[in-house]
Parts: sequence; structure tokens; C-alpha cells
Amino acid sequence: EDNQCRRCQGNVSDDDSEDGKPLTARFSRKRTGGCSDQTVSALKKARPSDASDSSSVESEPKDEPEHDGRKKWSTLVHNGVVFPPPYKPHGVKMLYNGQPVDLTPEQEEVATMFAVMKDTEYASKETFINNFFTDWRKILGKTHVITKFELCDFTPIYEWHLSEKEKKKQMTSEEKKASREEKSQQDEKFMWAFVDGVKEKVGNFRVEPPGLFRGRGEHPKMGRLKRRIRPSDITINIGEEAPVPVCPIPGESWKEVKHDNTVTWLACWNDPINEKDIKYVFLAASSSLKGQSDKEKYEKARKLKDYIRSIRANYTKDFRSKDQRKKQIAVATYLIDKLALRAGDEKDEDEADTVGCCTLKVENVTCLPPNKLQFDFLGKDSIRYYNTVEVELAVYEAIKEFCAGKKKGGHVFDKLDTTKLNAHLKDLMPGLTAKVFRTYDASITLDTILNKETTDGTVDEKAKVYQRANKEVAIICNHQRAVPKSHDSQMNKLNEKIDELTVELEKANKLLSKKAKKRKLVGSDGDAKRRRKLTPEMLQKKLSQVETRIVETDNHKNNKEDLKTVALGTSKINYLDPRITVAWCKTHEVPIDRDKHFTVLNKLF
DNA sequence: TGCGGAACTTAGTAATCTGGCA
DNA sequence: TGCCAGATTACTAAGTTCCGCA
Repeated sequence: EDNQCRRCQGNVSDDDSEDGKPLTARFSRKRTGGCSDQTVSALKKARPSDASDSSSVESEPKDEPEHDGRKKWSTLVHNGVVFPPPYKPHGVKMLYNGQPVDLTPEQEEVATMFAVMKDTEYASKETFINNFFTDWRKILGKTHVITKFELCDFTPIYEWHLSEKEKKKQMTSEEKKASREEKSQQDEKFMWAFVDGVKEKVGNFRVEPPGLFRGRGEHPKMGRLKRRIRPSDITINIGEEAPVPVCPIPGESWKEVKHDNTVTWLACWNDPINEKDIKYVFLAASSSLKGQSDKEKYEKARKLKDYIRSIRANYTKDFRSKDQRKKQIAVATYLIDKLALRAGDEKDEDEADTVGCCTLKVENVTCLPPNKLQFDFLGKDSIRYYNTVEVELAVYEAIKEFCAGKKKGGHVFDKLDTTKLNAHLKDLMPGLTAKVFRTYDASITLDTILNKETTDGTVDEKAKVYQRANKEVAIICNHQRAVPKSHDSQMNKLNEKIDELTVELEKANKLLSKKAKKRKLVGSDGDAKRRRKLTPEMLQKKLSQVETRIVETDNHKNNKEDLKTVALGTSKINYLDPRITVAWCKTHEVPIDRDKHFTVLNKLF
């Protein structure tokens, strides 16, 4: 139960099909009935540009000075943030013990927040309900008639919410367009900032509205009331010469106005759920500031290619070090390099219990003789990482030694944390941190698959190769998603389509063989007349068309099934180096703006 | 050296848009 | 023309890393 992925409760089984080559092997794992039945691989084979490949050309590591980067802008002008509209009471009464109850607008607002979540998993989670009810009762007051959650019936409010949704859906396209235009007119002013005189898009200029906290996994604070943010919570960061945005709520004012040009944020406030956490308003991903830092990220990953051989030699040497700290750093670096694991910082008690490499606990790793390790833990966003891999014998022995004598909950790497690990990595390559390995792995994989698998086919076929590379990167990074709600019905439709086409194929086949026997068919009904007109050549053509459609539909179906739990978007946005994509597009004559596969390039070009 | 705050990137999901097909 | 599937965008939670201070 502890290691249950938040997406599914399915069984997971391993299909030990590794080919026995630790560093270059394709590590595979299969799920049966679990939320990821795709082959999840670290895809370590065939990395032509990887330094482990003796044929690769290795350039001398060059120590480039980190550019100082303290000053991010000289002038910054913007219009502040947009606040959500004040709550509009609907007056629909919920039931308590079967009776309608009166609620003040403030009480009704929180009740509505809960009611509209009826069809989500949160609504049935004990922690969520308890946290919501505790916070709601503070607003209801000690003397309120509502004292027990079990007697609350939010259905009338939920039904009101459904009817509002339906009304919105029923709006004519003109009405929808008008409301869209009105909104974008209101937003226009806040949507842009001027950075050093250049107009740039602002990312999240809307202040987060009040709601119930939707923490992921088994988050102890889920359901807590996230209160409304007021201007007095907000710090504005703006150029000294720029006019300070007018506070949009009459009678209120900003918490503070700063002119800090060493940071890129335009506004910030403390998160009401975790007061020590800060929420920021940044520029959009398409802005030059974000684009620049993205470019630096990919450049760093590219630089790692020049250092990777010496880094691997370094950690391999330390697998047998007598210095336990050195040994742990070596093994942890090996795992991060080979499996693209995250660093894994310590977590507070009031967060979901997830781990990364440095925080792996003894129960997260099982040693399977002679030299396999089985990882089973909840990572970022409480997404399960389950993988069985063959490792170097020295790594296997070291992990066994690190775990020996430790109780459940004990850290595998007890002499290590992310600061120590990153400090060591920086000694090996300037600017190197644990997360660079993920970007590096993604780049190598994308480049390898694109170069290896692209043939002289159609643009569509080439785009499929790109999608496959995207998928492999997503699998390496363990980017998973919940099975789409409509998945089953879509699969049924595709099955029905295949059945229909198969019947059509059989009919055409029969007709063709009849024609072959007898050139003329005699019949009285319209269908027979129509069939009479078909020549064997026409039938043959139709036959091959239907066959092609069956194959295409079947491929489409298999692809959909294959990708049902793979989230492609994250790797597309954060891991696929656009320069690799552009180079491939140019080499293989794929128009860059051909379709949306490549809209991510807007970030850099 | 360790800690914690600050700043930023990475992440999955829901809402929305869009283009192709019946 | 309306529907549907697939893709994008918006939202915000959850990570990583940096940096200053004791």
C-alpha cells in the first residue's frame, strides 16, 4: 500500500528480459494491470554520440566561466496582476440531516468548493474530507447547526453546478466568442510586460483563486482551504522608473513594491497553504529571459557529453572506495546517470512522502541475485517508479552493503544529500548538477532515435519517428499520466471499425471470387445492380484500400493503447532540445511549422 | 557546514482550441 | 455543421538549485 502509485492500484510484474549488458543494455519492465503497461526502459543501448561508445569523438573539456548573470534587466514595466472576481452567492441550499440550511455567502463559497469536487477522487479521501471540514467549521462558527460531515448533503449545490456548466455549454458560438473577446480585452493590459523596452508575454498574471488544496498523492494538507489572496499579500517587482501598477481593489494596497533587477519575477505572494512557500508571477516561456535560460540548460547538457567518460571512470573507480561517503556518491551518481533519477531532496513532515535518488529508503530497493536491483518508490507528484535493472556487480554489492542492518525507513545513502552530491558533481564539471543528467539522457535518446530511424519516407512517416523518440524520452523520465477517461470507449470504437472493415473485406473477397467464376451476376435488388457494375479491377482496388485501412486502424489502436499512460507533453516542453529537432527537420526536409509537433520551438525561435 | 529562504524549473490535470470527418 | 479526437494552453503543485547567514 505504501508504494501504491496514485494513479492505479494495479499489480506490477517484472519481465526480466534484460540482455545482460549492464551499461548498454535495454532495461525493460512490464506492468500487468498496473497503470503503465508500456515497456519502461532506461534505453541505454546504442548511444552513438555517447562517450561510452569508443567511436565517439571526445573533445577536451573546456572550462568556460559561468556568466555572472546577476542583473537580469535594466528596465521593467508591467501592469501588475489580475484578481479573481469576488464570490457571487447562488443561494442554493445544501441539506443537513435532510433539511435545507442557511449559509452566509462566505460559508456557501467553501461548501460550493467542496460540492463541485463530487466526481473527483478527492471527495472520497478521508484526509481531504477531514481537512476541508475542519477549515469549513472555522468559518461556520462554533454555534452553527452543522457539526457532523456525515449529515451533510451537498447534492443540491452539485446539481446547480452541473446546470451552470450545461448552460455554458449551450451558449451559441456567437455568445461564446463575445465572452471570449470581452475576457481577452480585460486581460490585454496585464498580458504584456516591457523588459528593457521589449514587449514580452507575461505567464501567469492571474492571482490564484481561493479553493480547496489539491495536493497530490497522500498529501497531509489536501482539502485545506486556500484562502483568497488580497493586494496586501502581494509584492510587486518593477523597474524604478516605471509607474507602480494601480491596486485594482479600492481601499486596499500592495504589501510592498520592490525594484530588484537580479530576479525575473514581476509579483509574488506567500502560499496560504505553506506560508513559507512563495508563489511567483513570471514571464511566459516564449519570453527571451526564459528562452535564454532554456538555452543554457540544453548547452550544459551538451557540455556533459565532453565530460561523461571521465565522470564514469571517476565513479567506477570509487565503487570500491573504503571511504563510505565517496562510495555512496559514486553509486548514487551511477544510478542518476544510468536511470535518469531525480536528485531527491529531503521532504518535510507536512508534504507527501516521496523520494528521489539521495532519499531512497531501504524498502525502495530490492537486491535480486546475482546483480539486479528492483526499484519501487513514489517519485515527484507521487508517480510510481518501478524498474528492475541489471547493474555492475560492484554497484549491486555496494547497495547490499548500504542497506545491511538498516531498518525500514532507513536511508540507503545515509552519508549523502543533494548538496554534497551536487558539490561533488561541480568538481567534475563546472555547473554540473544531478538534473543535467536527465536533460543529457533525453538529448542523447532523441538524437539517436531520430538519426537511426528516419528513412526516406513521407513527412507523416518522419513525424511518427519524432513521436516515437518523444515517447522514449518520456519513458526514460518516467512521465506518466492517468488513463484518459474516454480511453475505453475510443478503443471500443476502433475495434468496431476494424470489425466493420473486416466484414467489408470478406464481402469484397467473396464477390471477387464469384466474378472470377462468372463474369455476370444476375440479381433484382439495387445492391446487386450496383455490384454488377463493379469490374474485377475495381474490386481488387477496393480490396487493397480496405486492407490498408484495417492496418492503419489497427496501428492507430495499438499506438493509443501503448501511449495511454505515457505523458508526452512534459518531455516535449522541458527535455527535447529544439536544436536537435531543427537540425533533424533540416536534414530530412521536414517543414518546421508543419504541425503542432514542433510548436515548442516557439520558445527558442 | 548546515539550514532555510528564495528563485526558478519541472510536472500532471483540466479547460480550451482546432482541424478533420461523417 | 456539428462532433470528436488530439493538441495546446492554463493552472498550480512539486520538485531542484542557489545563496546568504549563523
